Amino acid sequence: MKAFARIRTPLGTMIAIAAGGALTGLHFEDGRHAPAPSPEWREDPRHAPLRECAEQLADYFAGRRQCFDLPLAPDGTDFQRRVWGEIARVPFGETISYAELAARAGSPGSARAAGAATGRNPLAIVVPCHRIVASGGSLTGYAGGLARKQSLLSLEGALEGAAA
Amino acid sequence: MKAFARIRTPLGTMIAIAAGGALTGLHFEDGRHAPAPSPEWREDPRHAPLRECAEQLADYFAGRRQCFDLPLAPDGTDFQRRVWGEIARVPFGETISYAELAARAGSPGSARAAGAATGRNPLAIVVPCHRIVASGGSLTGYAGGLARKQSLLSLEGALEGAAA
DNA sequence: GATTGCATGTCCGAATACGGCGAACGGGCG
DNA sequence: CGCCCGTTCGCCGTATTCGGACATGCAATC
Repeated sequence: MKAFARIRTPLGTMIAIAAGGALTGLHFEDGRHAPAPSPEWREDPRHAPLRECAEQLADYFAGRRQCFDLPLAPDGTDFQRRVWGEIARVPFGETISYAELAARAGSPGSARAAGAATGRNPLAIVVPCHRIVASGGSLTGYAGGLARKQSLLSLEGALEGAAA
Repeated sequence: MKAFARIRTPLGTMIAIAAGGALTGLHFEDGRHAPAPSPEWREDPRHAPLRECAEQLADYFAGRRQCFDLPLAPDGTDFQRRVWGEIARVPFGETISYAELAARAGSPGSARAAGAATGRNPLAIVVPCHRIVASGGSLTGYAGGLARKQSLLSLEGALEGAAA
């Protein structure tokens, strides 16, 4: 049984999903791979992980928080979990390339695959996939739209010389 | 979590599988689509549905029982469930053709598909797929082998003029 | 420099193969 | 003629396979 909640942010409404006491999804409502709300889910903004998530998101957008502390349980293949795990270790305000990401995940040369995995990240913002950029520095793509990626990086002060 | 049990019958050993208080599988050990026993299953002959199943099977083979009364929970597509549901309504000692079966399941003309679905019946004997025969009366096929199909029909006295 | 080709993991749609069928044909055979 | 049988062909849901397309980047060509 899953619980979900709508969370309003300066970049638009997000859908947070939880199961078994942990966060399993966080998507922009109009995002690329956002799952269609299932009738089997119950909306419950008071559910612990969902409430926590909303609070920390608010702090993040207000500039009061640079990393998240939540029970997470994303669902994916081995490769995907390795990639997402590495994304989570990229600090606030920094960026790395898809190639570097692939290498850190133990699959050097699989830059493209790492890109695909990044695109499937089910935990937007919390797992900061917006900190992954092309080798040249361009932003390339984002499930929630490039504009949001740029906004997030701007908020983190990570847009020094790079441009879209 | 699933439980299973080995059940000895006059036609060979069968594997019964239960989950959530209902029977989900009953296969001849050496049958066509018999699932390989998983290490995640626990063997427990005393599990209620499994014990019930064993008892009723014994009665059936002893000629003391003509229909089964068990909680069932087979897993399949819509079409398959419709087909299996209709098979279950064919009385002891009677037979129908695959074409007739398809018609009863609401898909006249889908005889062949009905045959395929019949072959996937996960609940041998309890869902009496052995009572389905070719239009001409020949036995055609059986996941547990034609010999067993013939034995079962013979036990039920359903082999009047028909031969293999 | 601009272009092309390749490596890489996963998902998704389309195409294909495969059954526990059945009816229509076409030959053999009495 | 009829009957029986093997062959062929259409039927229909599933399982499996296959081919692209992706949130890339490096090397080898022109």
